[in-house]
Amino acid sequence: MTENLVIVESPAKAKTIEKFLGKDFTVVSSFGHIRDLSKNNLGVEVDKGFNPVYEVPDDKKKVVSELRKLAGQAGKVWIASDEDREGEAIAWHLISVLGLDPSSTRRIVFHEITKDAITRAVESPRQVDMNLVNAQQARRILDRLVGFEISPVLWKKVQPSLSAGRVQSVAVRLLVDREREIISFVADSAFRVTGAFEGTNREGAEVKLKAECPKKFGTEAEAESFLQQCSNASFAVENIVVKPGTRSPAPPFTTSTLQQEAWRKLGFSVAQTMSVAQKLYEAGKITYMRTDSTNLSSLALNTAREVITGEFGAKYSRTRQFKTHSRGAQEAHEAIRPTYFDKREASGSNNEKKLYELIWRRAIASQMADAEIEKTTVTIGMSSSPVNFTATGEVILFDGFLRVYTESYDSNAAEDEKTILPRVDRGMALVPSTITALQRFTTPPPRYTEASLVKKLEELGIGRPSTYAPIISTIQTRGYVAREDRPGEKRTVTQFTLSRGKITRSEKSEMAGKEKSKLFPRDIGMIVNDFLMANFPDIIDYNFTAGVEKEFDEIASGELEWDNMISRFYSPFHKSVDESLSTRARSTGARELGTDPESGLPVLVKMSRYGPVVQLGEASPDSKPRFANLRRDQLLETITLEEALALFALPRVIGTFEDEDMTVGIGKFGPYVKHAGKFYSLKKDVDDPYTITGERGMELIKEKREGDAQKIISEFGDIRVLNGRYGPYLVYDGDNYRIPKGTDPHKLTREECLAIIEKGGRTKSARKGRKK
DNA sequence: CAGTGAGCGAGCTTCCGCTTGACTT
Repeated sequence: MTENLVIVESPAKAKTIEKFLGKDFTVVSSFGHIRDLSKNNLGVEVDKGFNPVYEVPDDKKKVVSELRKLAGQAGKVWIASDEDREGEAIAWHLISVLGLDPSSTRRIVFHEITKDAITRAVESPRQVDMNLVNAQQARRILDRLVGFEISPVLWKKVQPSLSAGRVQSVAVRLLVDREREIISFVADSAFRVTGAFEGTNREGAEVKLKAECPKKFGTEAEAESFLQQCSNASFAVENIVVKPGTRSPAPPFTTSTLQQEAWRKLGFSVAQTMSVAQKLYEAGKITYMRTDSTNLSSLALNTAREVITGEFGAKYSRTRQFKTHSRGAQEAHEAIRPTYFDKREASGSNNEKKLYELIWRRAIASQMADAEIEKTTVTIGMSSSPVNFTATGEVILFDGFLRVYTESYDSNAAEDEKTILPRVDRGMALVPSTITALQRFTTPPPRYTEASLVKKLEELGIGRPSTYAPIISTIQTRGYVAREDRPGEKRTVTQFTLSRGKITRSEKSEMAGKEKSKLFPRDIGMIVNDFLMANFPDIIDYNFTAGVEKEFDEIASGELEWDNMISRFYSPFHKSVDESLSTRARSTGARELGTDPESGLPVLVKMSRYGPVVQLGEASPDSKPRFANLRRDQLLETITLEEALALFALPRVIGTFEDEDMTVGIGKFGPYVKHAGKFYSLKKDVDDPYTITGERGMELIKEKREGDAQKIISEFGDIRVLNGRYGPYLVYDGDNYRIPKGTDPHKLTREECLAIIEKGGRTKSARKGRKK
């Protein structure tokens, strides 16, 4: 039918390209890889020179048969998969699966999606680069060998269904290592001295400025004695330094930086960012969202310049091309940018609008002029001590790209106020209105967020733009890590205040260690990590990927044979697999904490089949040990004997009500009171299961009963009219139904209810709940 | 929806990277 068949990876790309190529070309998509190692076994014939056994997966059969049909009808076939290792392999698999002639099939690559670039690509076809394909095969085979040989060891030695891999195991290690740094961290404190000063400048104006003492004071005594010195001192401006400077915009987004900024600025999870970006891409609003390149096409540079000049003036425009710096970058695509810079807003959902605007701002800012700033540092000397105070201020002389975009950071560095200092003169006398010395604790290294973990992985060259979100999801579904909040702990800080010649000491409390949406390693993650550290230290070395990537590059350039590389890797690796199977005992993370002073029984914590437990006593023919689950915020590694024993305090009976016991415990869904076979949840942040009284238990039961009574509006046998969170609704046969607007639910009859049910209109939650 | 925690052994689990729907959960 068609004269020319062009195959690309993405269907959205196919649509765009077809527009440029005209009638004689049909452009279709392979939807990524079409073939992979067979799924139900190793997929690599180790004893036959590591021969890969490829299969077309079930969900790709349709695409393949469609492509085969089209290729058979076409005069010429052009393969325009991406210009990287994976893209080259896709081209090779296509040739082999579709039964194409390698010498007449044309391999082309598009450097940007413009008519010019596409025409140029069509004019210079080449053949598939087998060295590059072999580099991909080596990558694929290595990942399969690592994943499919180590995971079964974990099933035998730790727990079923666990997994290990070149990427995920290092991701977990990063979190475990960081957690241990936090565990062993001992907070130190020092006093930070700040002063509020007043004076009159040469122009006779009253000025106020805040300054900080660069010297920190380790103890209360030192801090207090310094304030004493201050109270007897005179202060004067000793020096004023004005330094001009510039700030440059960040490069346009890659997948990783988009995920980071969407988290920091919009609070999107990594997966959410990708799914919103996918929508924008499919709608043609942004370029491809899985990329490691900061490159912009010449077309993009030109249109960005036009938009900036038009909107802000030529002074604000500065065309830049950014070098991609991330390790292992393959740069098959452009940076993430708006397809059309002159589209200021995107239609669609709120999240799509927000993400689009972020992408627009970042890309536009990257093509804007530097900001010019002036940083002023005022040094204030004191007569009674060589110690100084300094005040810093910043003035933006020309906003440049800042007009559009400011990058966010994870650390608290942003707390430093960027203030404008008042006019002061050298030698000018200053009087402190107050000087305070506030105790400040050092903080442990921060826990990772999803986005900061992606950033770290990218720095190590581990994982690819298309896999960042899946990795984050895998390590959570395996239970290795969990995204959680922690309330933190109160601690007391001391403060000295010097005011009107008098020093007062006061204490205030602050929250330490509060966490929001951070990744916490769980016990099973730590146990698996330790097992891998002991048995496969090379694989989870932070530089393992960088090392093998170097070899893949050598294969790609023809300097190294792929099977030699794999063979050299495999022999010692497989030996470690065998050794770990034969010599290692099961890993349970068991720790003996001591003996229970009350019963004299040994106390042990370990990973059980259903999660981490504390065990009191040992199993023997005539005695069964007692068990209690650890709380979510406890770790096998850090729990103390006292904390472990306290877990046995539940479940406990707190009294009787209507001749039945009220029992308090902590279940899957949190703390509860159990009474007459029914469960009543304790109020979060109000009730404590360890101290709750019988009286409060009765209150909770009565409250719930009252709520339930209000919940039921009317009942007609198997049909019930209920009051829900979103208003009244009908329940029948396990399904929920909306009540039409304007209907008084209290006046509904059975017949009217049946009519509503027959009309359908089940709610989403009903369908959801039905499966369970 | 608020439990379980032994041991045996059936049969299952698992990797990374490329790309979207399918499926209603």
